[in-house]
Amino acid sequence: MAEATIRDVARRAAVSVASVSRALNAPATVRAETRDRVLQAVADLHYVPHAGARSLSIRSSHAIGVVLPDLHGEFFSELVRGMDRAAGALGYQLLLSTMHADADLAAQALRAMRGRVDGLIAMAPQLSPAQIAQIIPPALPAILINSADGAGRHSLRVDNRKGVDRLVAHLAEGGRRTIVHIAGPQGNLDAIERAAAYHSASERLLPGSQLVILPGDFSEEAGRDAITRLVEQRIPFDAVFAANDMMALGAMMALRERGMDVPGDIAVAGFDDIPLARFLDLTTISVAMDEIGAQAVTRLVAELGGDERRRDVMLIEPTLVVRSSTGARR
Amino acid sequence: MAEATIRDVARRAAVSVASVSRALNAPATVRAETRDRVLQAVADLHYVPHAGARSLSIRSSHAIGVVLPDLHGEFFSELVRGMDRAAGALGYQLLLSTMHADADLAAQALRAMRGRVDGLIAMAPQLSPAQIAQIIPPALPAILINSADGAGRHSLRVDNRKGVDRLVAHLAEGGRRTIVHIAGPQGNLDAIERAAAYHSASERLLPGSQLVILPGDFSEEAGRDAITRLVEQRIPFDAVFAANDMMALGAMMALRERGMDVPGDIAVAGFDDIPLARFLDLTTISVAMDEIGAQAVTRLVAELGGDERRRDVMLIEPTLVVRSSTGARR
DNA sequence: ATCATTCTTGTAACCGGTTACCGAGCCTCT
DNA sequence: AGAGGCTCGGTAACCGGTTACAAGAATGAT
Repeated sequence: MAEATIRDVARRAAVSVASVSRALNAPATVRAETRDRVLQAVADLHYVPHAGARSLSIRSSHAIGVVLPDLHGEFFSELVRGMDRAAGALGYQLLLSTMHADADLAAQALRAMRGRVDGLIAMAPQLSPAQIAQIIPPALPAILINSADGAGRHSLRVDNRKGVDRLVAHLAEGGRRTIVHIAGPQGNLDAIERAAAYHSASERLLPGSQLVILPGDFSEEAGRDAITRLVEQRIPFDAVFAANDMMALGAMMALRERGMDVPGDIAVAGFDDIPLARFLDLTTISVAMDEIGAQAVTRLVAELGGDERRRDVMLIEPTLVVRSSTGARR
Repeated sequence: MAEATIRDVARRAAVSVASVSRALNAPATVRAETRDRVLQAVADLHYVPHAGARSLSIRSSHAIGVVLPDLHGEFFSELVRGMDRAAGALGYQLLLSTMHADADLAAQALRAMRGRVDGLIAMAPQLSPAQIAQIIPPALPAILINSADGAGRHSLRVDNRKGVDRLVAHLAEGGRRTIVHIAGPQGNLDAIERAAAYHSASERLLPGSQLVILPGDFSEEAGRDAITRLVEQRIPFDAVFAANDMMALGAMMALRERGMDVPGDIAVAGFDDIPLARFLDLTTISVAMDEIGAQAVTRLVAELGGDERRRDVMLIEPTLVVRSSTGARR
């Protein structure tokens, strides 16, 4: 037995399909008695409108495409949770697709969304503005998260600079003089911004101190490697700022394994405030991912609702979370 | 300028819409020259087929609805990652919706999926079989994850019993004699199964030992509270098995704060193997969530593809991960 | 009672695809 | 030359809704 359609309902209620449609979508426009007959038929047949057909007809799906990179744990779930919360409240659905590194596959995933979604939320910290502009259909309303801007799109970004400024200030106040930075993967926008912010904040707040930037890839292993390299090259330092928490934790463990005290000898700080950071007492910069997700949806829906498209970048301020890994030096 | 439709393409290529459709979906059925003309027009107009219209026509959306509870971090993301991987490989899309506790809202979310998805993957450890049967349209192919079975649905479940058996055996081998259990929320299927498995494994492997089950709700706080209660009531024990890792960690910290040594005095173990567990060296039971997600999608697609519906329950075996929190006793 | 106005409803076109069916053109065989 | 078989491509119905338009019914005004 196939699902009931609007025509089945119309037949059973002995009215036209138009009346059924009206009874359901604009109850005020039909006579009470007609409405009741329709609703009764709907109940009898367990009729549920076919969302696909409806959106074809009204040219709007009330769905939002979400394209995310291969994010890790908490990050991903918080972001999606925030989106889901906002989407649910606004009556929108989320069509999710994670974007694999390959730009072709990404384009493919996007094509599959044509005609299914009213707008797009994309996070692509590894794509250039040009690539983004090329992949996202120009006619499709979209909001970018933490992506290179340009592409004339509205976007939401973490204010990396502000976060790093606060962190460096905190380290400097704690008496640290030589902060080394473990960077994130090349080409990653956040990584680039954090490194740049480290650079300028250090110069400003610790004039004359040596700047050291070590390569990394956001993995715990990279954090350990960075420490190995620093020690082998006998580079002096009293603080480590890693571009994300996992590397900071790797660095922290490597330091302790080598007998150095954190924070006694070396202060360590990361970025992201993953749940682990709290447990391992790592000072870090916290970003409310769920807020970002919710904001993205809210803004996109506003844009869909007719708000003329705003092509500005909205910066989300992160907060500094001080824990014992940047405590008193010895 | 609106997006190009198939009729625009047909006009430009000077063929009928039927030929355009054929050229794109069954290239072998049109003459090479026609096909080339069509493809050229497609390229010229940047035509992308309207997925919504297509699925209405072929009565299949190649999309899967995913309904999940408010899961935490790693859990959620791993599950979704696995689904996404499998879905991508099979050419399906995921329509995601998290289900809030309220059953009415859940039903609402499901109605919104009618006509948008070919099948459903639902995880609802807090709903009864009856509720599930009531909410999910009987005609819709569905796979349940960690849900009470019955409802005659195909389902995937973590083999809680096997995991707990292995853990209790490990604790017994380590010389522990009195294991207390901190349970999960009432009504939660996993929590119930784990408690039951704890019960039977303890009786079998540690005959005569006292069984103690403390209430909990999967939160770190609940783990701490349980320890407080045990100490206040002067209940003797030498091992704690919590129904999930967060509670185990809470218990572990509470124990240490009270000056008890883990594992010297008390062994502590959890369930789930969240990333924190590795860092805090917690023995636990690991479940490959991504595998479950991928399996769920794969099976659902098989069912959609005509495999007659199998209404059995597939148990996923978890593995015991031994770390130092259950090391040698003193 | 008549006419204008407002309500209510049905008919049919449309959203953007797919596909059953049919006819035209071409080849081959008798 | 005519019949039969293939291949190719167009026409039009259909998927399940929405809605412009028009017509009929009901209401109010005069």
